[in-house]
Amino acid sequence: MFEKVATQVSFPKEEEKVLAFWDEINAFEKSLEIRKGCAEYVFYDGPPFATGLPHYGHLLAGTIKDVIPRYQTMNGKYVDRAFGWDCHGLPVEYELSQELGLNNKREIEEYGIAAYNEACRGIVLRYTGEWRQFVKRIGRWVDFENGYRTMDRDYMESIWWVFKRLWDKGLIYEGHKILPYCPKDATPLSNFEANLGYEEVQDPAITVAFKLEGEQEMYALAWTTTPWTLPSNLALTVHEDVDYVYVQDGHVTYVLAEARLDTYYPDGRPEIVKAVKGKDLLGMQYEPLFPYFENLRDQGAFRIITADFVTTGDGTGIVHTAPGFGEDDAEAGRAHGVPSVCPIDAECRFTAEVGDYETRFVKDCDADIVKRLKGEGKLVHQTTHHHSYPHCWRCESPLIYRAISTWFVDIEKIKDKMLRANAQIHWVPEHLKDGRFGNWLEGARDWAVSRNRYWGCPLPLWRNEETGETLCIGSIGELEARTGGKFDDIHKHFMDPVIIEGETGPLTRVPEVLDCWFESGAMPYAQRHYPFENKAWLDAHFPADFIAEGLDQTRGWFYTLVVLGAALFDRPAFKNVVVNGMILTEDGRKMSKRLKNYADPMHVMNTYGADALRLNMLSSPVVRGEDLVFSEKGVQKTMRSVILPLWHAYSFLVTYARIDNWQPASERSDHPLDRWIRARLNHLVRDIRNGLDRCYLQTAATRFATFIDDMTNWYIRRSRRRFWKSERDGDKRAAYATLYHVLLTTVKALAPFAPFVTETIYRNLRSSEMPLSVHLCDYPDVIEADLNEKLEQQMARTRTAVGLGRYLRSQAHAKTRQPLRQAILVSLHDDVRADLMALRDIVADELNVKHVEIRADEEEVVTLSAKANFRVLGPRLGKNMNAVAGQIARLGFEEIQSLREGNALALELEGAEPFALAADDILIQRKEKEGMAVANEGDITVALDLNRDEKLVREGQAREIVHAIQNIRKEKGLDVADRIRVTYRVADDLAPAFDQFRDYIMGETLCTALDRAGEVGGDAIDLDGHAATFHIEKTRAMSRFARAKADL
RNA sequence: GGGCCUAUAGCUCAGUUGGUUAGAGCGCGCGCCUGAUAAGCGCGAGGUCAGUGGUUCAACUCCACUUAGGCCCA
Repeated sequence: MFEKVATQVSFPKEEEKVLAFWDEINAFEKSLEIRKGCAEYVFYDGPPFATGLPHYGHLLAGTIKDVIPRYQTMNGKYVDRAFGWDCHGLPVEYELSQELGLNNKREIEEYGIAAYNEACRGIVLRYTGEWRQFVKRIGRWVDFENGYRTMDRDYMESIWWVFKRLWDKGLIYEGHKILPYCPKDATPLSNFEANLGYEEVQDPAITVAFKLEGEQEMYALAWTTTPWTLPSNLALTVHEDVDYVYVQDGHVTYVLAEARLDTYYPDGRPEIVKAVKGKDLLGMQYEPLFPYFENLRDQGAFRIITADFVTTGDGTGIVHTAPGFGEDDAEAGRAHGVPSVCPIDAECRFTAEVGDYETRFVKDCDADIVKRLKGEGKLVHQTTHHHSYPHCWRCESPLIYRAISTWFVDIEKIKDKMLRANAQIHWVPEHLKDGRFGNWLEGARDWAVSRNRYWGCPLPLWRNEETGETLCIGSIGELEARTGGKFDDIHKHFMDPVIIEGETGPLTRVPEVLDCWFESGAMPYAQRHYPFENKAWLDAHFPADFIAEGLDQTRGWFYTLVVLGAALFDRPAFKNVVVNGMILTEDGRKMSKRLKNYADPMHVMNTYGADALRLNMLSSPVVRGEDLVFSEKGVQKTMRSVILPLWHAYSFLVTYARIDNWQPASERSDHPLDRWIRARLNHLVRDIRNGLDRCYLQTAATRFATFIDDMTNWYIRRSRRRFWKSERDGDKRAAYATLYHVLLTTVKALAPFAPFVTETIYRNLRSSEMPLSVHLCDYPDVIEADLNEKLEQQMARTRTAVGLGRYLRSQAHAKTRQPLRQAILVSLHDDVRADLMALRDIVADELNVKHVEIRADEEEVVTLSAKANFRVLGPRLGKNMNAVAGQIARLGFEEIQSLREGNALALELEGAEPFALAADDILIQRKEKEGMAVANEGDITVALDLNRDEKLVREGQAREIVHAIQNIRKEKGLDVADRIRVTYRVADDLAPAFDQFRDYIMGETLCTALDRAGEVGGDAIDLDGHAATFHIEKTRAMSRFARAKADL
């Protein structure tokens, strides 16, 4: 306890020591141990991919995931924190494919799925070491040993169980999804992959005339950039509310959106025969452009349908719709009962269904199709369209959007449950609940959960392709029972060869694997192998009390947790969620690993410390979903404005405690400063607790800066002399006890936010009976008896008065060192005067005045004027408000006084009854009277008596002398307890100051001999216009303890 | 193209149910203070509250539209 605190501190170095200490005592494990059996606070950790290195986003989320559990632990809860790894999915496959030089699915299958999957397994965890290092360095406590991995057999078995539950509830179905597809690689790509390869291209853009049924020479015009999809056209789509017109063009009539007329008829509008809304066109039939699917007319094809995606930005406002080749097309088609065709093979060549072009690659048919339409007179316009179009990120072929067989979770059936679940979730920031997330839920479509990939959890479906018999397996045990086999691993390469004997014959596995979001969404159950183990465990651990991830998880993890929670248990999967925003670079751009446009997080932590980085992020709006423009300077600022001042306060206490050999003792103190800082402290604790209980981190973190400022720059500064006093009186003990208590409580309250520096300080302050680590302590409770808003207000008013006095001194160029006779504090309000009276000694000392007078007669120093109290008068006066405000502004002193004494004042109003004005209807404003040394702020006015007599002047000089000697001491590097001998040379005019204040000077500077001499070496110093030369030498070295003894 | 968020001093951010001098910190300039401090205190300069329109006696605040940025989706 109270080991010497080095004057120079390196926070990163201290943090390394703390990390070693935590390892040494197993601090994290201990923090869990001491809460064993307590109520649990349930936390779920969202699993990251370990195929990349962690960046600021991870550090930010990790910090949030650390603060709340640390707080709840100190608050007496047991908070299990298991880390998770997302092991499956495309990111892993890409990385591996690149390393192995495998360019498409064919090459992967040639390489061998077993070898491929095992290689994926081999690289999944390659960066876990780096991850652990980062997580550790930022100070996050989390259990890596008992973490979960989505590729583990137990985890995957739980996923099967989840899938089977959905299957049994009838929530799984097979359907088609329009996906980007690479014709060369013969593989569907994810939307993410499609986004990798957008390029500018030129495509033919043609406008085609569709002949309307039962009309003479009347055509609907539709526009497309993919002529090869026209043989698959099954509908035309318009927007309900868009205006469409029939125009006469020669002998034919065309239908198109009115907004597109100018584009199609730039030289003048044709005659408009008829104008209608889109909804009036609904249901009209047209003749198929090609004969291939004419038979589908009976099934609802070749009609005009409506959908919201239709715009008039380009084309004709009537959209050619081929439900097999476009997401919007498929959706609109489904909604209106239009069938779907996809007459192309795996390499995107037309099948026999489109006989004229059979076996030809679809894109190569564009020209022929255009030519044919032209020949048939169905082509009315042809141009080239420049646009950005996705290409395969490997082979650069233009992608083709086409229907792919896919397994879905039927969201429509459980949407009500999902919305009910969301209603029970507390979102930070709040707006996400009904905004982004709520809207997403409302409009959620069925969830495509299968992927045509390899490294993932296989769909547990076996099927007889002939009969359609399909079996869903819900556990490994079930699979083993049905096959007689034994399965230690259920990855795709082990499952594909498994044949199950079904009722209608052998069943073979459906080849797809699950979307890795399905796996992470199943985390609440799968992390503990539920329900195969830990059946009772889930009751106590679902839903989570708290989760935290980035805004990008709205459609990711947050969503899948809610879907599965609602589907399985009709409950939300989490109660509180903190959503963090994105971290941007200093110039407001996205951080990019490739561009290296940001400082390495390790470098930042090793320069300013992890505490500074944590607090910097936590005190930003980024912890409630807004962006953070990150700068290294910001971290430095946090270090300097919070951590460093805290350190200095601590260092101050330890320095003097050592000198005085003070031992911790709890002592109630009645000293106003002590009571004040305790009031501030408990106010702080109350605010922080309120914030953390609701997961509001930002307000919580910023409160510390204000408090620490109060502590160092007012409490300690004002109390300094109480620590210096040589006597060991009660006041000194009270000051020590208070500062000790305040610091100890502060570090406990701050510990979840800045776990390192608080630990360092705590360890040097703790007595042997206290817990070993600050993180093993209880979180401070609010001591109601210490709360004192009245005293806080008194101090606030006192500080205002001091501020005004300092301002007056600076105006008059009267240094604070120069004592003045008196300060006059004026306020009309009794309670303000009482507050100032209570702490007048502080004002006297801060302003260095001999006397403080408090008066009520403010009209002597300020001019009063009145201003309308708009808040009160506005609702009553309405339109007459401005007229009354003008009259109030012109009120004179007498009228204001009369109002203040309770008399009403009748104001004449034009065209209305006179208005009776009362005291509460006005606000008093004050202005300093001209020519007086007076300053006003609100209802406090301060005047300073600047006249000085000779005694005051001498005293001021004496203080200058002390100041000069102290500076020399400091320059010479003397210890605060060293005794000195001083020889000085001055002119006669300054000599009386030395003589009259000899004891004062010697006492202040620990000077044992003070002698005037004729000659003194060294440079002369300017003392407020007087020259003086000092020679100072140390008399003898004294240890601090020796000094303490000597003082006794 | 759609949804959500953001826009306030040079920078980072506050700003209560709408109420009339829009605040703080940092930075800058001047002055002061300092025997814990890498500090601190006082003052000053610095704002068309992104723009336009509307509601209202009164709009940074409420509504509509526009612009710019971000995230997600298409």
